[in-house]
Amino acid sequence: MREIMFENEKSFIKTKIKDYLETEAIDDPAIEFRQIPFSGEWGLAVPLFPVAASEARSGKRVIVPQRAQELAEGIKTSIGQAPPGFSHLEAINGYLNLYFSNAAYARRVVDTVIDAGAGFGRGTARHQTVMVEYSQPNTHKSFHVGHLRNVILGGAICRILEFAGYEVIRANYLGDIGLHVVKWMWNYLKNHRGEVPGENKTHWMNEIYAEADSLFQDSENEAEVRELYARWNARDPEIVALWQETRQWSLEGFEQIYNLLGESFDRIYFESDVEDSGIALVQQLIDRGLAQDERPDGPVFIDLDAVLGTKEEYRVLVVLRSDGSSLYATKDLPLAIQKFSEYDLDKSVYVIDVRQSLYLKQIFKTLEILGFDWADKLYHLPYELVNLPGNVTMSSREGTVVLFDDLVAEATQRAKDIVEVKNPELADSVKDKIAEAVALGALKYTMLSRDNTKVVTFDWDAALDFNGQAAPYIQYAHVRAGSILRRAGEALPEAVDFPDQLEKAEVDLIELLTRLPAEVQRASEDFRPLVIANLAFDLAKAFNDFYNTCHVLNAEPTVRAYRLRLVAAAKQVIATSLNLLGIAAPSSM
RNA sequence: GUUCCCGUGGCCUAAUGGAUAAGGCGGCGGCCUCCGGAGCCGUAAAUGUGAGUUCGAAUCUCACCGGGAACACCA
Repeated sequence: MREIMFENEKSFIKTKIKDYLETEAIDDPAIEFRQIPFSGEWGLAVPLFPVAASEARSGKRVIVPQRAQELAEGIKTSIGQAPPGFSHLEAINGYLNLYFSNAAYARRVVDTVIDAGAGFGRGTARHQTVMVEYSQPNTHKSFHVGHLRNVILGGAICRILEFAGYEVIRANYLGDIGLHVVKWMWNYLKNHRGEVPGENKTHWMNEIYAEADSLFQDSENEAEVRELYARWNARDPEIVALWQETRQWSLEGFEQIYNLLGESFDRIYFESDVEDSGIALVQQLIDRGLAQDERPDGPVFIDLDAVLGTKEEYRVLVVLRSDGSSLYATKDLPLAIQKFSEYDLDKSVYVIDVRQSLYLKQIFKTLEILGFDWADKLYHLPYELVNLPGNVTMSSREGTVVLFDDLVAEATQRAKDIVEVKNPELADSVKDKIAEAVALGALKYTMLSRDNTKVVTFDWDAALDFNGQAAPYIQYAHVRAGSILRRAGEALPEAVDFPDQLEKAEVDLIELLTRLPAEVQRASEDFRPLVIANLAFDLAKAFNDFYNTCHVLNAEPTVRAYRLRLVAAAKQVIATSLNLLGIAAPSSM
């Protein structure tokens, strides 16, 4: 917003600075605007270090920091009186600081936010389409905390991209075929025939899978599973029908989870849909001499390093097993092609954990070699794993996974207990809704408030801690703001002037409101929801500070009026930033 | 062996190459005649090591140390 709102002032200042520097025989100086770090007043900072440094480089004997300060002072003197819209100037530490007139700035910010409402911070339409593929669960299996990071990250990325001005297509790619599915069906036929899932479908599906997995250790059982696999491969109608029915249960289970998380998809792809086209594509690769076929003694593979003349960089990509059955690579190649044939994409993002970086690099490179001109639009967004304390990887085989529904149930129960204490008079259904908003918000914030490249160590206590830098803290600030507005018992006052003398807490809060538009852009460019997570917390903290030091309802009428507007603006920006993270902003809790 | 990621107070996490490295948790000490205490205030405590680039480095480069990951038929 600062960029949008102060272009005139900036260009005016720039001209003034250039005029002065010309008298110092400096042409075409590098002038940039930064933020003034110390809170209390708003303004623009112009560092003179780059100018002084370029003088030094051109041979002039100057000590850069001293010279920067000298230039800052010189400019200050030459400008003289503060230009319109500014209150005063300052030359310090090699910076020229230009402070805005507080009253005008504050009013401009608050009015802008209130007028724009939920649209405040939205970027202008870019007319570019981005597909984001995320979640990618396997049917017939569990949904655990590791999957959760992917969904939450992918969902937040989509919201941020949309808000930043992109057209977003949410894609999901489900692993609905393979050994794990056959194992599941084998166990079902042998030990659970006729059973149907209960309330929690994913949980039930996983129980049968986990049992199958442990029974599979027995070689006799393994032989039976292989036998069933053969029937599947021969498309035995009975098995195909069972597959369709049981897959549907999984899909319904995932739908339950996505509904709870507030996620939905525009396009769902299945592995089973791209397997045949993938095998056909492999044949083309062989025919073109790109892939080497060693069947039946070896697999079909592409020696990328040999093709590209690189060394130990792209390695070897196996595209078909020696028995002719498909692999991930068999299917990811046609899937990418299908995506671009269905949509006119400017970018295709894969939200997949960091361990698959080389694999995706190989896939993207292979598509480039095949001559698809959109290959440079493929982008892998890697994220680190969720581990258990002691850097233990979650493994369903070793029973160390934290299941999604167990986690949500525990978090919701704890939130409910607190609501019971805080708001015993609320209706039970309302309490449940609040508990869910708080619990899911806390889990989401934990995942989003660290960089994608950092390992998350899952710890029950930390995940369920509702204090400190966590979603409930932010939601609470939102509740407090809403509470003030509600108790004001009147419509929000029309735009009013702000005083020149503002409390520090007011200044800091207003300052943070202005950051949303730029932070949305930064978060979208870098695919980093963390930026928004931090802003949301900073806003909540600033609001709480304001709340404690500046009374609204019992202030004198003119103060009350502008503060009510400030509260409304703050509430709006907090809600928007929470929404971008997929976190609910309740009105009471 | 090749490549990638991560090393910031006791623990967790921030910081477009810019001013005094910012928060949270946990310690310790305070705050409910006042808009909701899931809150607020105070307090001690940190950039793995060594070079380099730069006016300026937590940030960029290189080496080393420590942790994690990937590297032909798992997904």
